[in-house]
Amino acid sequence: MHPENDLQAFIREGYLHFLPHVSLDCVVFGFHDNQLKVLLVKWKKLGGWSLPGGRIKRTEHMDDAAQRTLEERTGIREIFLQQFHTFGRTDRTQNAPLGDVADLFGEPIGPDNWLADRTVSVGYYALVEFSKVNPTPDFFSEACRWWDLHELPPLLFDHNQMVTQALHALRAQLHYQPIGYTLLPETFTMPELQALYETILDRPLDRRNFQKRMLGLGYLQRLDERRTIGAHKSPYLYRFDRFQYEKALQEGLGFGQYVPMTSFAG
Amino acid sequence: MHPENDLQAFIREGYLHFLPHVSLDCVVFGFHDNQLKVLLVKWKKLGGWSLPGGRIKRTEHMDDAAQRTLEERTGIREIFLQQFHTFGRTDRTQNAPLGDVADLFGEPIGPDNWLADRTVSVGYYALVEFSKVNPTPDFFSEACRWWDLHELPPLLFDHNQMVTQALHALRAQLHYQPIGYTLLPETFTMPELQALYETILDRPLDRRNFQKRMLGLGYLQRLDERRTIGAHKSPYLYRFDRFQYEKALQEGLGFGQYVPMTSFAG
DNA sequence: TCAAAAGTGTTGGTCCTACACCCATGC
DNA sequence: GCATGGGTGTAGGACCAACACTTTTGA
Repeated sequence: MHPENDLQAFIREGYLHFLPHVSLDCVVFGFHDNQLKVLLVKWKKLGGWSLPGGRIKRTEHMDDAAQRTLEERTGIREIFLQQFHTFGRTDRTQNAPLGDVADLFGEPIGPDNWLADRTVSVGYYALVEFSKVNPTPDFFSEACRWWDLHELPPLLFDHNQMVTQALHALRAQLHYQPIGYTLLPETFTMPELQALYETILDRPLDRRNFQKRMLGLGYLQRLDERRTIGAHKSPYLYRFDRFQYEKALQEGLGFGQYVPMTSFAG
Repeated sequence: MHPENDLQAFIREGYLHFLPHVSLDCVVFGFHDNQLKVLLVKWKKLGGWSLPGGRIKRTEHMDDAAQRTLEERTGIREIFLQQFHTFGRTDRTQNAPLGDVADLFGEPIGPDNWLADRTVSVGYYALVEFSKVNPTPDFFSEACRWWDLHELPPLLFDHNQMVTQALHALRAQLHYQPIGYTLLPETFTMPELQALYETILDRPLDRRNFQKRMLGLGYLQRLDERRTIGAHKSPYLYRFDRFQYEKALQEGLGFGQYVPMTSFAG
């Protein structure tokens, strides 16, 4: 995005090409080892972790800026992205006084630098297939990696709050949209899908009710294969059937209208 | 907010006190004559109607800016406000080329003016009691008045889309929160409440099921009075019981968890 | 006395919840 | 063969949807 020689220009006069006072931050969810993961970056100078974020080019749609940012951090295109809240408190960055950093990447920066100025940030959450992600730091960060959702460190800015709200938004959406599939590989077993739901909702679900519900929605396609797992019975593989899903949507069935799906309590 | 002599200063150098590139717009809903109303302002120079909106002071929380803006347009304090979406397309203002207006309020303005610059706008919707509102134009507008939701004119910028999305957000919230009461006077009858729900959801509901549902939630207090209406049986008056509502919330009952309330279809 | 609106209860269907047994597999 | 996990069906309860008659009131 900013080749080395462009970095200092970006810090010094990036506001010519990017909108100042507005940024976006992404809560990227992945699912691995039966845990929800969140992608974080570690800042070079500030030394703390934050969500991957970015700025909006002056000629670029905001949603495209979010896609671009995430493509840079993950290597994935066409990411499932949902805007969930915009954060506009005056004190949201007091956690990490960028303006007090005398020297950012060899470039002097002060409280008057456009990057240190007050910024309203638009929060997106993203659902990605864990194994497809290739975490990549940007110029401001020395590291980029997955963290377990329940073991996040204290984050810079108001990013801990962002994660919390993103999780709430994700849970709410889960009841109305078949978003779980974007977190899984193309084929998956019913127990895997259930584990994902249990992790997101953070409570156990009943196997039988869960399966009835999922199959009842009518757009899970059972394949003829089974997955061989250790010393146990092999579960069937399923695939999300996008065609049947569109069809179900049009018939007003499935999600969209009703479908509370608050509980397959177990 | 901007006394006459301050107006030109605001246009010329308002960016010193307000954040450029960010604005907020409010979809203010009222309920009157069994119709949902939306508050609009008419621009002096552009000549078209838009949502009431505003800018964020550099020292002000964004949510406070929304409250302040609406207080200026309605005279009401402590308005029920919900942020619902942030609009960031590059073409969202091409509808109304502010920068092409050679002269705005006696002050020359060009494409380089901060007000004409690209702006991301945070959308809020507000629910107010119709009769308490005193519509008040600001310096940019020559009129401020209610419009019937179903008879809105083509609006400036992307504001028609904002209204549509606000309405969707309102409908979704209606299923989970007792927001109807903020649109009604303190006391109201069951048929009035039902009319409000029918208007928001845009479909008829069954009286008996509706009443059962509303009373079942447990925080509607029936008063000993009835309202005398024309040549018909007098309906009871009700009041929203905030205390019982809080209690119901804590017990996990009522809204919050389940309560789909998608249909009392009639 | 009539028209228009409000108050009220019951029944059937659907969906959610709870729960138990058999099957497959590798050690 | 046994431990572990996967596959499946049924019965009870809660909630939603459908529906009809009586009461009140002013014209």
